Amino acid sequence: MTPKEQLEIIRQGTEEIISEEQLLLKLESGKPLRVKAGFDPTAPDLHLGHTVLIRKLRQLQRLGHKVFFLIGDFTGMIGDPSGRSQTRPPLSRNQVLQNSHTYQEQIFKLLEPAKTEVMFNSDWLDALAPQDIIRLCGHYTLARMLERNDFSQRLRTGQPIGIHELIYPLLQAYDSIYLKADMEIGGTDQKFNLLVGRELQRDYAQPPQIILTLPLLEGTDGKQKMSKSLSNYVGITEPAKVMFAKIMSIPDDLMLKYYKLLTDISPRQARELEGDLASGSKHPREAKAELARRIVADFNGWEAAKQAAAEFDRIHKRRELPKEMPYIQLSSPGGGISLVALLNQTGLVGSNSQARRLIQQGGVYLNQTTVRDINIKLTVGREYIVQVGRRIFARVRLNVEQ
RNA sequence: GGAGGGGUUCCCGAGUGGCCAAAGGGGACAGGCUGUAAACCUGUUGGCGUACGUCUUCGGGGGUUCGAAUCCUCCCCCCUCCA
Repeated sequence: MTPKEQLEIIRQGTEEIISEEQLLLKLESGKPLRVKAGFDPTAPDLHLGHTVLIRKLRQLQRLGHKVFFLIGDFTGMIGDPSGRSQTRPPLSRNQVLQNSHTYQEQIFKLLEPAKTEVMFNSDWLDALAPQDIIRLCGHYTLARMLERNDFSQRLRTGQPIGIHELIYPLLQAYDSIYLKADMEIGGTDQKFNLLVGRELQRDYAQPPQIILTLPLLEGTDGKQKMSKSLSNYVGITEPAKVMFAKIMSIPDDLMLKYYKLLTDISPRQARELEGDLASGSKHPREAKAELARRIVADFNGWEAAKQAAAEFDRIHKRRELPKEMPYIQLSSPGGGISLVALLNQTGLVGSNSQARRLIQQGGVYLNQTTVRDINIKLTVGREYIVQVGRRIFARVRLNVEQ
């Protein structure tokens, strides 16, 4: 593959590359690039938002480059100052190792272990003496540091900025120097830090790293950045069925972005799809189902993806019962039990009141028929199919209480 | 060290003695419409009781009062300004 062709592939889905000319030169040298990406030592629960970056790493890996998966266990003590995050308590060595294991389990669903080097920046940052750190700080100025958006903003609005926070970008830059990185990848919010790396490398007589930024991925709500705390995320360890359903629930407008960032379709295919959707020759639902299948298959294989798709159609399109549903046994006095009590006791619903409300709203189905009567009683010795809303199902067996 | 502002139900936020289980918004859930998409419309959103009702809830403790989220008091926590 020619360097130009490689560049074409690398460019897909990126927000910005600084600079493409330099990247091309590096590619033309024929040497594998040393590609670095840093990750927080906490939060080892990865979701699709993280995989945008990981997929880009995989792509580079497949092009023959060397990937450094850097766990920022030292810098994690500071916490990246972007946003309001505060200084975090340092994690124990054990915790860090444990988190890294969880990371590896997850990233190696995508990356090739043999071509990936997992590193911890405490390995070299711990060894820095105070004078080393001061020397490092001497390579940068306060004025330049305050150019960073969130710093200047916090300064202007009278919000505190810890001195240690100013050191964060410098340490991240030092990582690049230590690893002799040819390229560093991050989200758009990382741009400033990545650029500092470039400048410090120059000061340390190294060729500056190429910066590649990737757009942030919106979550299933289509509005905010995907994150666990906003519960709009799709976790990569979630069951295929859940993953599929979540992807189906994204707004249509987001589909193309997901295609570009989370699948391997070529720019040409993406353009075609866009055209087909616009002209109406491709039904959006079909396109989205295809997207969901592809993504699910990435983590669970094609067979699981196909099943998840079939299950989804069964429940949502044809409104049939799922193939498998939890089987619950419940004991009650011989006289039977009210549906309200059953819903509560089986845990299908949080409280009696909630059960009552749901029934009143027509959200509870018994043996596939909507229940309207709040007082309905169920007789002992039978089995019922209970459905709450569109997605909670259970087969409940009612036994006589001894 | 000094001055001031604040902690309310999942979140934001109104409420300054009874009409408050507590406005409004967000989110969530259910129903409608659909392609379970989004958007939109309707409803719900503390527990127990079918309901009139009742119990617990407004940072924590104590108190005033027939009655407190609202008043007093002590304590804890957060924020801003000055030094």
